[in-house]
Amino acid sequence: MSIVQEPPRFGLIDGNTFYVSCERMFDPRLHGKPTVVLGNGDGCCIALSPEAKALGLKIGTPIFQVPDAIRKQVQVRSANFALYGDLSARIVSILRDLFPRVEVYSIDENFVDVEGMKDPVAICLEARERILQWVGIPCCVGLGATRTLAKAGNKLAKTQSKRAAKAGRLAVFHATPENIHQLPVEDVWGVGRRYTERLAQEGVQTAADLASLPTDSVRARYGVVLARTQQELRGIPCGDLELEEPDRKQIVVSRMFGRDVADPLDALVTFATVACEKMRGRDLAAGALWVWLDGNPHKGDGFHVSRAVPLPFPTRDTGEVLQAVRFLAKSMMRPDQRFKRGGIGLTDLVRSEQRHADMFFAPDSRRERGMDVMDKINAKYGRGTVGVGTTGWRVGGARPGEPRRGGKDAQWRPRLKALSPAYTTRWSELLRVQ
DNA sequence: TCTGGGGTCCTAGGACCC
DNA sequence: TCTGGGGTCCTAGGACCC
Repeated sequence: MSIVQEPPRFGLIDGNTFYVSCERMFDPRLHGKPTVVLGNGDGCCIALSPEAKALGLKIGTPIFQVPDAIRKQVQVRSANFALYGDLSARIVSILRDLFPRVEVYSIDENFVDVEGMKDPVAICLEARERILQWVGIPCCVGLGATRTLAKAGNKLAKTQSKRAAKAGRLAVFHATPENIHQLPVEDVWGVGRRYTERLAQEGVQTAADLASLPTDSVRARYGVVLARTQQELRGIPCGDLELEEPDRKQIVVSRMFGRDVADPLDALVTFATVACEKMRGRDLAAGALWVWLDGNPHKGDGFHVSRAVPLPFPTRDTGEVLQAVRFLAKSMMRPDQRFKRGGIGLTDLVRSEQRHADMFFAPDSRRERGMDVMDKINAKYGRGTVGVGTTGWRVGGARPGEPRRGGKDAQWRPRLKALSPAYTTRWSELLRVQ
């Protein structure tokens, strides 16, 4: 086995239980208390504080399945992605000041370039300190010669930081091919539940076990993706930082409905409107779209229907998309059926300016300018201020005290009972200091 | 009562062409 | 009549990520 020993080239800095930390940032009463953030419609737990984990709660558990005795001990919040996204952007700007290159990997994780730095650990600790002081989010740092090792280091920093906090040590870990025997293989980036099961049958338990398998057999049995992961565990880089976010290939908006509905048209139209806004925000146009609807498997009705349609010319016009969505949805609905979930996808996305008009098809420039005006108004006064002949708007559901627009057609809307205010993104909800 | 949402990449197999 | 290799494109399904 070839092992390459290198100084760290990459760092991975991520926020500890990020959504919970964001909620705590604005509501210090939550500190030290078991805290849970719930996903859409207050359904499943999507983030847990360590205290909540200690009570036995798991990511993905529906909150209603949690026994009352435990639920009473837990502070519950509805996910507030506007708030989390805003704090995330502040963290990124701190990192850009300290590192020559930053890859925004997810809302709570950033890779940084530490190649050639004299003391990468010190710089990473400085970053951690600034983020804690200026944004209020605690972070852990992993270092490694490859991105996979940096991820591994981050995991190990997390598991060690509990003990380290007591011992006064700090939440940084430099992972090398020699010290990753401490990391269970399921915690390796790129190894999910399926691979973990199959690897266990081969006696592979740790990251080091995976690294020591013959590469050819990993390649043959698991494919190129895991073979690359294995190379990276040995310190051989298979990828660099991605500094530019690549253009999306598709944009999907889907939701579980608040209850089973017979007529999901209003929901699908709303999803499509949101998808179009997102698409225009990225200067893209859709060459095709699809729509799907699911029954309720928990009621023994687990069907799935979907239909797709290409568009004659890539469009960024909400009206045109809605027309297609209505047509497809109506062709899929049956009088006796109830739907639990639905979604729409805009696909075959191209950059708006790369569309080429031909003799028969060209964008309607007047309508397209109208779309841009609409987006500007909605950005300024809130989503749904103006729209293309539809009803209710906030996809996540009404905030407490806010009227539920859309009337009886809006039964699909999930309710949010415990949404924290949009402290940083709405003037009316700014935190007040007495 | 109530069960997350949004992405990417790879592979295998079928259809089709030369 | 019988039988070929190689290329492309598309789709569905499987695996992963946060």
